[in-house]
Amino acid sequence: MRTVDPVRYAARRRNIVEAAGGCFARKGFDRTTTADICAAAGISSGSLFHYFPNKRAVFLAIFEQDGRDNAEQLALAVADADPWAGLLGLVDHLVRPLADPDSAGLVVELIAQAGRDPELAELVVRNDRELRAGIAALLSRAAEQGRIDDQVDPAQAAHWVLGLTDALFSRAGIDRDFDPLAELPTLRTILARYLGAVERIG
Amino acid sequence: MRTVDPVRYAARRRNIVEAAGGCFARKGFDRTTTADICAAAGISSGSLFHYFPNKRAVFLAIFEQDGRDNAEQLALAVADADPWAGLLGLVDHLVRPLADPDSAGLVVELIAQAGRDPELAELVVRNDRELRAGIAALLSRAAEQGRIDDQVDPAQAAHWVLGLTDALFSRAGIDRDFDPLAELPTLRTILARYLGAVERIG
DNA sequence: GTCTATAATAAGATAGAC
DNA sequence: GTCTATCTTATTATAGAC
Repeated sequence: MRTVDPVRYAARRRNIVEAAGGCFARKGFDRTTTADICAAAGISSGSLFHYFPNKRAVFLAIFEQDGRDNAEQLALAVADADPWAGLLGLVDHLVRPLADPDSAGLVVELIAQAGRDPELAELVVRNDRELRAGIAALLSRAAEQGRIDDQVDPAQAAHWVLGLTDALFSRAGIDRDFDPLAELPTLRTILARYLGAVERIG
Repeated sequence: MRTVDPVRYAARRRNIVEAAGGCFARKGFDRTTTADICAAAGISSGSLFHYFPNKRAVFLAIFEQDGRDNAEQLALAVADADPWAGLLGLVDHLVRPLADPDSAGLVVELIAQAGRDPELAELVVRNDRELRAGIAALLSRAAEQGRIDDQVDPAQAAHWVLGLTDALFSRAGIDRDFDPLAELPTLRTILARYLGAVERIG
């Protein structure tokens, strides 16, 4: 007779992951103690280590969920009949976390940690590579349809599409007066002018 | 009779700061131990704390030097008779650290730490604000001379000039196969197209 | 001014009761 | 499955000899 309710188990886990996300965003991975996470999640140390083998696993769990979300949104964008609309929709999705003021800090922390943790780096690079492949495919289709300048290399431009979204996270992380979502129209303008998107010209 | 040679003292300090920079870039601030710094600089714990009051002061010292370099290069750029050339020269200077593979990691670490350390944040924000003010002035002059689109808001565009350089650091931090300096010409192209720089059109 | 030795503290993870 | 209590280890910073 099993007493484990998998739904309850998953909910408890998610609760821990969310509480930990806030801690990591505010204090960083290394300065967040397991005691901080326990306090935020309203559980004891013993319980935390019942759900996760160590602190790092809690951090990883945040971005595993994120990777699944991204893959889903990427598939939607690539399936869009209009590749340019698909691209803009994807960009919107990628910058959405910026609505939460903690998120810029969490992304900066992710990149910082990924620089020293090969497993985390693998997670980040895989996600990045998938996004770039999808974006490059969208750009190729847009070029075929004459919607953007066909002189632009899709693979290289995909780097810059993500680079521009990175810039929003970075600027938001540096300057608390910078409103990243208010800059989204400008991001679209830069993208359109860089890629020679047809909307601008005619 | 003073036995302290200020030149020797400054050299020893700089040696520690440089050794520490490498450690911080590779392991991050929190995972770098004072013992790591001592080993890298070839000194003992007692000596380290003779030159710096604590670990954080070593980290700060790196970026104080950096801030002075930036201010100097900014003055040069603003003094340039050709504002567009001044801007491009400044951008070149800002991305120069990317020639050293450690530097992307160090910048990411700086931004991550600045999110939790008000004094460090103040240093970063002040430097950022000065750069943006200088860049906005260059853009205004370029617009007056008809070198760029005068519909672009200089203060806002200054954010994006720095955002594009941020993007190079961020991409280099995420993907070790990404060669940031090879992307510098593309950065200039994006900038020129975004700002409607005249070179492109005629 | 540089060293060795160590004090003081904090943190991750575990044991074992309930 | 959750808790309290605690073990173990690591780290910053200082004391004091040379």
